[in-house]
Amino acid sequence: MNGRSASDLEPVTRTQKRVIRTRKKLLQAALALFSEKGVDATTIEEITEAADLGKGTLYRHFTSKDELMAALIEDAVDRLVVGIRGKGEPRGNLQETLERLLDTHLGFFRENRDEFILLFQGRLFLKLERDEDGAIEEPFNLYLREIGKQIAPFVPQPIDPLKVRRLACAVAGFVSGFLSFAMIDMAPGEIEKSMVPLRAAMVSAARSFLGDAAQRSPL
Amino acid sequence: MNGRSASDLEPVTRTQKRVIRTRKKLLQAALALFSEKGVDATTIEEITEAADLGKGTLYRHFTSKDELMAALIEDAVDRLVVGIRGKGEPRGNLQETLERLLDTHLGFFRENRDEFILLFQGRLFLKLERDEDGAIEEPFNLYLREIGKQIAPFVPQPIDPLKVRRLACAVAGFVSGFLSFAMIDMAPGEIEKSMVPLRAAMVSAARSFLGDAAQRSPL
Amino acid sequence: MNGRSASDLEPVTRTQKRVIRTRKKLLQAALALFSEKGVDATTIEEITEAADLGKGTLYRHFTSKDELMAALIEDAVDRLVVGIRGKGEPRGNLQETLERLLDTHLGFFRENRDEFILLFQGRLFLKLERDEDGAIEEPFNLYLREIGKQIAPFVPQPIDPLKVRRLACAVAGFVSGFLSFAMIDMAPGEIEKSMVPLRAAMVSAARSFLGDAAQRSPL
Amino acid sequence: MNGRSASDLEPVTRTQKRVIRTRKKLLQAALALFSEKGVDATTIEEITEAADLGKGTLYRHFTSKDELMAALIEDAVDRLVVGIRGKGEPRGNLQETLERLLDTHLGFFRENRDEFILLFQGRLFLKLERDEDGAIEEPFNLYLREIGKQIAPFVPQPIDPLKVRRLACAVAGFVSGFLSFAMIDMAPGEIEKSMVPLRAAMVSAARSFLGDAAQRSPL
DNA sequence: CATGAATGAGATTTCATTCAT
DNA sequence: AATGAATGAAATCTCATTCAT
Repeated sequence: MNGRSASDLEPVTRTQKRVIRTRKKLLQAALALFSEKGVDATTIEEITEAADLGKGTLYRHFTSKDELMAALIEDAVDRLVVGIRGKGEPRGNLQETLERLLDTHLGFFRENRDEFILLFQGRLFLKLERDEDGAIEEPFNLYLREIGKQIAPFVPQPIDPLKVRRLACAVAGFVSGFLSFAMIDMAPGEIEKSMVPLRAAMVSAARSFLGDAAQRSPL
Repeated sequence: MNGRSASDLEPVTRTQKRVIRTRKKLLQAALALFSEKGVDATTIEEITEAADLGKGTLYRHFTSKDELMAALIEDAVDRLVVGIRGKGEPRGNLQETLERLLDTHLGFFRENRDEFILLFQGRLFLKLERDEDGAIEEPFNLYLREIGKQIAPFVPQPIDPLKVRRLACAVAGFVSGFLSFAMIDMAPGEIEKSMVPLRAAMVSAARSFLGDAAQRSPL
Repeated sequence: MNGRSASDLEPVTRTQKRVIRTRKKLLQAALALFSEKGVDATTIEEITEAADLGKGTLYRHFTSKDELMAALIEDAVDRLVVGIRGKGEPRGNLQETLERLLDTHLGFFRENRDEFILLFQGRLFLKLERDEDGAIEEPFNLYLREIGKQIAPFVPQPIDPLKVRRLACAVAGFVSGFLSFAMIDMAPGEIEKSMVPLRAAMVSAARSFLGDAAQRSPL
Repeated sequence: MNGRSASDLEPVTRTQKRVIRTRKKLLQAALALFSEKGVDATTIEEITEAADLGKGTLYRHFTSKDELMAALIEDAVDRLVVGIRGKGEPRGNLQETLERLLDTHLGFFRENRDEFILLFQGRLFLKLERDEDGAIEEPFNLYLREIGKQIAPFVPQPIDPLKVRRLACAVAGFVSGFLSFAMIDMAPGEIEKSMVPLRAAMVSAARSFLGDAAQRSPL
């Protein structure tokens, strides 16, 4: 009846666009502040102030500060998962897969320092075993499933979900450590150079952990 | 006026002992809760409740929640520094010193998981550059000075304080990463095994960073 | 430009009709919710939601929530007054007038339960003496005047306005009591049966209160 | 061990007494304001202001405004129930029992006008059928049980709980009506006089409703 | 010294109202 | 005329801190 045809799913009126923009402003402001001073230490007012919006506006988009944080985490994890999933690259072997996994994580968090701090502050990854907070579980499970899919071709099926969890934890730990390390502003060249042996050691440990038969490949 | 006479130097009266015991109970309760749910999310009441004391009692021992946290951090850092300082061991070379540094950190934080979380949550180490919070600065500088003293014999003097800072940061990152990694309950044997190459890689990077002349030693 | 020509006196255009319909939808929704959960506990959004309209629309028809409530009360009182005024019936005597008064009230509120609750919740009638809220005063005075007119022929003039007020209050109390009583779903027959002596007692008390000379008439 | 013996149940220290006094001050202030301007229109600050206490103090005694209101209702109902239960008076017959019931209610609410308004405003009695609000249910059921006990000897057992409910509702309606009626400040003598026939009519209706066999006693 | 009732600053949250579309 | 996103004043509620006992 109207001119729109294929775009009915995204009826981007002016208002719609403003809503999206507002929501994004809130998320951005919150992310910056959360990673800067911590979730608890950040007040709603600071967020809306930073977003140049009224205090009440936040509550039109999120029911609470917690939900706002959950949205940030979900968003970060989603993008991380997309990165991990990659572009349907050739499979290679477990070693290459693990290397790609580490590189993806490092790359993602290097580009997204705030998300890195947010996830580690909320300690998504340290909470690997606990599994309490409802709002965070879902994105995290999505993440675990993706890791599982990546290594599936190279390990005997079915994989113990616990093993995936632990691998994820190890990867997270590696990234955390390495980024803290690199956060000291070492020259980029140095970073790469120091990364190579660390990554190699890490991959080797992970392969061993996963019981890779092809382990005996030359170090 | 009172009965104490010669023992004034160590006036361990009944009351004195109780004071010490009370203080310890508070510190323990606070440490456990802070590392469990975060400093901000922990209320004074929860702490005194856990310590089985009245709320007001906390304020007889610490002037504020912040001071309580500072006391915990100071205590943790003090013990860590004692560990680093060691028992007057033979000096050896930079490589050995760095290895000992890493081992000490790993050992300390493996034994003191709560302190680990507390320091990283308050992000003592991530704050390496920032240097804001007054209460935390002092113990941290103590720590940096100790690191500096350890490596002093092997690097050209005077050392750039920034370099020490960065080394500390790298060590912290390594520990953080490795502990997260080991936090997954890998068999102790596995842990040691996987640690060896990671540590080697780390030491190598650090030596390079510090400009160790003896760098060309076999990898 | 538009089709309207001769009918400007009753310009019931499409738009006009919609306006009226919209206003009615809002009033109905508000009445139901106000009587269901109380005026204060009802939000503008709930009302417009129930009316299947946008939130802003309410403000095109009423300048505020208070005005909306006042409109409801005014409307209810107007209809009640119309009922009281009756259809120019023969005057009879005070007893008959009072009986008619009670019957009219009972009938009206039996048919309009929501209005009953609204008026008693806002405690229009309990506020008989207070006389604060500006928006409500006017319809209430209209009501009092009508009561006064009804009994005027049978009491010495001028009537003390306070007496009218009190009579109104008594009538309201009677209705309130009787409706609560009848709210328990007694069979209609029972209700009528139990009403008769209560009403008689009430009328008798009221006549006495108004100093009806003809009081001694057979009960 | 200490001097207290029988009074261990009420260890009324100075502090304890203050707590009780504070709680009472809050309840009194709240009751007055709730009945004056309605529960919703009364703010926490107004209550604590009126009680001459800090805002936070209220929350040491009640977890929320709702709980405060529930406490008031419970208290009121408790006292009403005590009144109804009476002092183990001779049983008499149903008529006398009902008369006593009405008199007790009237007396109680005449003495406790604020409670009257509170209960009718929160519409405890109008909610007879609904049975929603958890916090209010319990005191209300206590009340119903007491009514049931009072009439038990005179009606065939077991009584339909619904019948008790309806009787309670009728009583409440009667009281509500009569008090509104008496609220107009009729001379006390007038009130008694006008009450007699109303009460008689009411009792008669109730007896009929309860199916009293001895109904045919002279009106 | 130990206590916990009281406090009030400041945080979160609600919602009547405005206004650009 | 209708809409609903945005607003901020005002409410509720939390909790570190004080202080009388």
